[in-house]
Amino acid sequence: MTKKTYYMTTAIAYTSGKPHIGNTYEIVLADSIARFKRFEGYDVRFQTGTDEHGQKIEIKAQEAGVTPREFVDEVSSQIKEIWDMMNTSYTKFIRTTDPDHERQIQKIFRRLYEQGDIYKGYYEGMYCTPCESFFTPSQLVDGKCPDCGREVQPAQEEAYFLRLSKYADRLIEHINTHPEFIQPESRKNEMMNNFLLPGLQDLCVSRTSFRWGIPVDFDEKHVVYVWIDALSNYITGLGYDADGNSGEDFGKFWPADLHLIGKDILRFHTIYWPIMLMALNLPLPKQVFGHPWLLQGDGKMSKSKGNVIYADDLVEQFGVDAVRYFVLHEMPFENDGVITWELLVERLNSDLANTLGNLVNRTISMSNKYFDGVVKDEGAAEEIDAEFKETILATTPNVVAKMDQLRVADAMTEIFNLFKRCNKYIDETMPWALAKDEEKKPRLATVLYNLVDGILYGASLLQSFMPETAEKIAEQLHAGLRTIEELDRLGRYPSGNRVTESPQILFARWKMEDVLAAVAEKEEAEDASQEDGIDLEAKPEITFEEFEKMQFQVGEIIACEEVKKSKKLLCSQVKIGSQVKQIVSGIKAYYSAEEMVGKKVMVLTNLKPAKLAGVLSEGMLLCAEDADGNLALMTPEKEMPAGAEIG
RNA sequence: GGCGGAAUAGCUCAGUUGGCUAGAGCACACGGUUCAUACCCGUGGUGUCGCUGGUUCAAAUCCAGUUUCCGCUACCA
Repeated sequence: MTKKTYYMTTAIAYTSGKPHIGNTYEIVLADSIARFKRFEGYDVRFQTGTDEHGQKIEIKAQEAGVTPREFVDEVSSQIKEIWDMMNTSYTKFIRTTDPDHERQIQKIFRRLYEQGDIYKGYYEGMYCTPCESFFTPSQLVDGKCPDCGREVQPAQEEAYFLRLSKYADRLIEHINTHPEFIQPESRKNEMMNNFLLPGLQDLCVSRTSFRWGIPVDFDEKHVVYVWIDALSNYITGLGYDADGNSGEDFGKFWPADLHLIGKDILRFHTIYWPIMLMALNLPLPKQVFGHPWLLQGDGKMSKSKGNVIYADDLVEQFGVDAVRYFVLHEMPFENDGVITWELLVERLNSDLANTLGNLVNRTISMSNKYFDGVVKDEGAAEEIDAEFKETILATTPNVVAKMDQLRVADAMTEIFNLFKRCNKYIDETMPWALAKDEEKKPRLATVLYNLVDGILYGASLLQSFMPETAEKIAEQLHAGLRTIEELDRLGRYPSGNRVTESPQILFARWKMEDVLAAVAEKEEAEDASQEDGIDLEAKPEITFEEFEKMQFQVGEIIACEEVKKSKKLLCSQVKIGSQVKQIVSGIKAYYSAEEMVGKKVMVLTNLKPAKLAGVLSEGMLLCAEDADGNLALMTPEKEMPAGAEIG
C-alpha cells in the first residue's frame, strides 16, 4: 500500500536580512503541520527556502562590499540556521539561485513566451514614471495616468508581460467553485473585489533596471522579475521540467496540498500563481492559507522601533519548545496575534512550567518515592478511572479534527486539556493518602501507572508541536513515543518498567520582573547602538543645470483643511512671496490641519500642478521620512520670510 | 473614497445553522490539599454580549442605521 502524499510549502524568505520572530512563526506553524501529517501516516514533502534575486539585494550587497552571490549565500545560510534551530523538519530547502531552478525558470519563461502568454510590450504612452505603473490605453483618464492624472511617458523601456486577463474568468470560476482554495475565507472577498472583478492588468514579468536575476535566455537584456522566479520554486523544487521531462517527485506530489504563506502575499499566490499554472497547463494547488501575523504590543514589529524580537534571542532565553509553543498557541486562526512579554511569561509559566512540567515532575517523584521508580499496573481499577481514560482517548480525534482545519493552536489546547485532566486525576485519587495505607498499595500502583501511561499518551500527541519536549518526557519515563495507531487504547506502557530516578525540570518558571528587567536592559543597549541612520538607494547623478531647474522657496501656511474624500491628504494654502498656492500633501497622519497653520515650510514651487483626489495641487511640501514612514516637515532653522529662495 | 472584517468578564479570546441561568484560559478572592517547579484541585463575579431601532414565542447570533478599530485597495508631488 502506498502512503498518501502531502505536499506543503512555506513562502520562501527574502534574503535581504535576518528574519524576526514573525517570519519564524510561519516555519514553525508549517513544521507542526508537516510533522502532524507524517504522524498521521502521510508521505509528507515539506519545502521551504530562500528568494534571493532582485534589486534590493543587489544594492545591499554593494553596500556590504560583497558580490550579490556572496551576500545571499551568507543570508540564506543564516536563515537556514534559524530554521534548523527551531527544529523544523523541511524536506527541501530550495534557493532561487540553485542552478536547476534557474534553468527551469528560463525554460518556463521561454515556453510561456512561445505560446503567447508572455509578450514583449513597451511602456509606450502607458507608463507613469512617478507611479511606476503600467496602464492599458483603456485605463487612462483623458489620456493621462488614472492614478495621478499626470502625463504618461512614451516608451522608454521594453518589458515582458504575462497575459493575466486571458485566464481571469477561469480563475474566478475556480475560486467560486473551490471555497477551500483561499483560506481564511474572508480573504477571498478581498481578492475578488479588489483585483479579479475590476479586471486584471497584465503583469510585468521582466526587468532591465537591474542585473541580479535570472536572465531571459532569448533576450539577455532582461532578467526575470520576482513573480515567475519566486513562485515557481514550488514546482521547480519538485523537479518540474517545462519541456515535459519532469522528475518523479513532481508527478508524485503536485498539485500541492497547501501553500502556507503570510496574508500579505496572498494576492500573488491566489492570482498570479494560479494563472501561471494555468498557462503551464498544470493543476492548481488545493489550498492557499494566508496566516495572520504575530504583532508585538500594539504595532507590527519593525527594526526602527527597536522592538524586533529575533528567534535566537528568545530560544537562548526560553528554549526552542517554549518558543514554538508560544508562537503556535498565541496565534489565533484568523486575526493577528498579540505578543507582549507579559503574555509570553504568563503562558510559559502557567502552561509549560505549572501544568505540564510540574505534572511530569510530581508523577515521576511519586513513582520513585513509593515504588523506587517501578511503574506497574496492579489492576486495581476504580470507577473514577473510566472517565479519566475516556477523556484521554478522546484527545486524539479532537486533535485530528482541529488539525484538519489547520487550527494548530486549538489542537494544542486539546493536548493541554489532557495534561490538566491528569493533574485533576492526582487530586481525585490522592496518591499520598493511598501511600499511608499498606493495603492500598495496589491501588496506588495502578493510579501511578495510569498517570504515566496517560502522560506518555499526551506526549506522543505533543511531538508534532514540541518534538524535543515529547522526547524528553518519553526519556524520563524510559519508554518510546507512540505512533498514532498506538493511541487507540491506553495501557500500552510496559507494566513493571522503571522511570528515571532523577526527574529533570522540563520548564523553569520565570519571574515577570526579571524578564522585564532583562528586556529593558537589552532595549537600552540596542537604542544606544541604533544610530545607524537610513541608507537609501542612490539615484543617478544629476548636473547642476538639472538641479537649477527646481525652485525651492520658503512658504508660510496661512490656511489648511482636510481633503474630505481622502484619508491621508491635507490641503494647504501656502503664501509664497505675494502669491498664494494651494498644495495638497499626504501628511494627515502626522499633522492636523490646525497645527499646520502658521508653519514656515520648504516648498518645491515650480512643480507642474496636478489633481489629487480631485483637488488641485500647485507644488510640493518637502518632508523627511524615516524608515517607518513617519514624516517631518522641513522648516527654516532661522526666521525667514515667505518666498525666500532655497538653494 | 471602494470592498470586507471586528467590537463578548480586568486581560487574551471561544461562541457552529437564532433556543434552556452567555463560555474558556490567565489574573484576582476564598476553600481544599501537600506528591510536586509556592504546585495542583474546587468554588466565585456586578459581563448593559459597541450603540439605537426592527423581525421573532425567542437574538451575542438575523435585518437597518450608527460609533470606533482593523485589513485589502485607491490616494500620499
